[in-house]
Amino acid sequence: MKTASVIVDVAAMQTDRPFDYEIPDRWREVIQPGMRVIVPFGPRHVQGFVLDVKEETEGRKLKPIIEPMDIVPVLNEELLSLADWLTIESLCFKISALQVMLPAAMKAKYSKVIRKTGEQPIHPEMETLFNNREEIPWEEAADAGKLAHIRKEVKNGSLEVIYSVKSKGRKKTVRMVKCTLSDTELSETVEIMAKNAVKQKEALLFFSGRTNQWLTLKETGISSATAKALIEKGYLQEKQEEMYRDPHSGQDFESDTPLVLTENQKEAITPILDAINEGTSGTFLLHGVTGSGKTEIYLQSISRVIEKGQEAIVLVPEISLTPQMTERFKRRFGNDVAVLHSGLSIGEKYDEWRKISRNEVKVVVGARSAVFAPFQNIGLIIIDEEHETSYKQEENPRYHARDVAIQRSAFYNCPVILGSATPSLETYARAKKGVYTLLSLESRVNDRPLPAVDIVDMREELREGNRSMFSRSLFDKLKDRLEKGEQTVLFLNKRGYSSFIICRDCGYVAGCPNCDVSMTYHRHRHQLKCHYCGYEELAPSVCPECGSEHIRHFGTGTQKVEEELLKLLPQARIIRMDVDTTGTKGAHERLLRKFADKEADILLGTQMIAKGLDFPHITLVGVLSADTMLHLPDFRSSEKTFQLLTQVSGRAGRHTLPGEVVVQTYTPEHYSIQLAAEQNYESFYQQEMMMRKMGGYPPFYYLALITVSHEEAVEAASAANKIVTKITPSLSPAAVILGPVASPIARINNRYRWQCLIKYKREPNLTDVLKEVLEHYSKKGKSNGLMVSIDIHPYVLM
DNA sequence: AGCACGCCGACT
DNA sequence: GTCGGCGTGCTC
Repeated sequence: MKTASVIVDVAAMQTDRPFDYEIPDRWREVIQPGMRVIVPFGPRHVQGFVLDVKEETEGRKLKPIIEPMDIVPVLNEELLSLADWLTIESLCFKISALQVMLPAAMKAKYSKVIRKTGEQPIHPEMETLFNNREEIPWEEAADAGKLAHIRKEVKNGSLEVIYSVKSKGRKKTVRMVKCTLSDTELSETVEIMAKNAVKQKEALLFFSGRTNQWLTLKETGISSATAKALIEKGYLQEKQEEMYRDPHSGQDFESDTPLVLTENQKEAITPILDAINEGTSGTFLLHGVTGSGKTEIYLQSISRVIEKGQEAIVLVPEISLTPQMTERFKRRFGNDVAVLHSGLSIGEKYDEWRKISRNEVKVVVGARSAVFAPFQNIGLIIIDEEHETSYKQEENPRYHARDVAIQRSAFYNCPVILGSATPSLETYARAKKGVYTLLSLESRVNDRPLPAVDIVDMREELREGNRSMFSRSLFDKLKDRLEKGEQTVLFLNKRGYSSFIICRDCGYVAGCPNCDVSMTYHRHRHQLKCHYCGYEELAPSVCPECGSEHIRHFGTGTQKVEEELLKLLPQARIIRMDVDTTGTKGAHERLLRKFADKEADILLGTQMIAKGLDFPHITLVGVLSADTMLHLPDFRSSEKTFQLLTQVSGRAGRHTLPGEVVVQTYTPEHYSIQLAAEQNYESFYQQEMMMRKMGGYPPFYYLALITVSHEEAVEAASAANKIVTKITPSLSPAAVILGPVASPIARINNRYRWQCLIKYKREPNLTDVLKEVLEHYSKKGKSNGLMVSIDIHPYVLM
């Protein structure tokens, strides 16, 4: 008997292992590892992934596979073994590792219906529920509160429950027709057709000269009613043809040709091309300031890979995955490029994924999950803006795209390029140690000077009586740009895009009733919303604590900046970009387009405007509050501040006009601000490494974060304590365990959270020990209401 | 995760 | 005496 071992789509500790199934004879030659199948699992049907196919000798009685969901495997051997690796590295369930590699369209959609068997009469009460139908959806019975009745009827055999499994997304098809007659037959047929069949005759005549050719119904211009009649008469044949949805329909990309590289670029690209040619794995850090021409190096490296008959993956942060950016790849590589980003519909992503899987494209440009692109012969993986934290997934499987890229490159013996102007400390340290190869692009293409940076001490401004959010320096420069007709970008370095609500009399802050966080205020609907649990309520107009009417939204949101700006400079045309103004699809693009077309003088926004903007008329960049994120309880806050300020400064003067940058701050002496102004990465690196060494943080130590949650604070705390006691003896004395302490966000969704942080250098046992912890608490904790989550190499410590 | 089974309290 | 609450254990 041929059998398959299958991972079922049930994410739980107890089901996190393969289950064996019989392969029915009709699928003997079809079912292969890497395919999705539908299998019976207990009383229901679920999706599963075939890991292995084998010939079984011992005569176990196994349930047979119900049917395959794919004709060809959706995961190749490399991806299957990558899933093994990911499962171990990130401590996730195998099923999560498999699912993350596929587009959402391929996730299973489950439904249940209750059907009459017809063998026995059913209870009159049931008849009313069925209301003359043969089957009804499960939900309908559940809503009617009849599940207990149903169960009884199922037992005595008068009803049955049918479980169905489908893929979420579907292939898009188009109806095609062809005329089966020869040209002579065609004209004869038209002769003998009824006089009143005008449309049908017209339709047939359309085919003269092109019979036996498949054409889409649309191309023929025939109505579906006419087509139906002709098909019935046997003159036409029809079929459904699979087609791709085209997110770029109607767009033409002018092709471009490789640029001539500068000496600097040539030096940097040579080792990469050598690695590609020789087929050796290895990680390169391409360190170059904005405007130093990293992208051209990517493009030419990819060209080499394509010439060699291999494929390339390019990862970019979601936020900079703009058409502006992807166009560059489309222009160079034309139809060989697939693009994967969150703006695509589920169906569009599915189509792009299939193009990759079928090798119809050579290059994929996409965000984090594109690192799993199902190519068969990868020649290069590029991660642009390597330092971006969005490469780390914050839900299971908690993977970092950089680690996955390096793992895949080892399989394919191909290089990885990490590109950044401000590499993460971890990466730069590895490059210095020689683990990665450091390639530096020292100069900007065309040797354009870096913009002059003016750091303004806002404490000084206040002392001298300027209480506005604009320093005199920034304000003067703003006015000057307005007069000259040049453009300005104002950057609000702040995470809370919307503000919170505070009472000016008693200091009450509107917090979420379920979580220990303040809720954010959404002006358009006058609502308060919790970003952790989704709770919403109407914003109060009087303080619920003291009854004061002086309760209002507070915090310098972009809206507030805009208001003040309009007061001071009423003639300024402002585009505001934040969550409120970019909510609708394509709004982001539209606003940027407007700014590019010089329909506005000032672009005001948050994080989202820091990347990829490249407009010739920007000559001033203002950072309103450079240090807001510096004071977050996060050991990476200096690094993030430095990266952001460096990034933002790079926006000014990228073209012929010289640029200026004004950075407003309350801590002008801080090294991350000073060194960002100088664009001095090397010194920042030295300084920050010292801080990390003192604090015992990466890259000197690795981190693992354990978070325990429970409805009762005491339970969470005691479990966290027990976990620490349990793991301490299993680790070497060099490991440091911090905590347990209450999490910085002590409660989410009415669950209290405690955490402990493990700092370690070399702990070969660690994942095993942590896995034991998870197993232990999944058994015992379930009845107890306890939840344990573990994040290896965390980026969010809250 | 579901889903069934099974064992105890509150009702006709 | 039954209905239905949710603790327990299993799913090839």
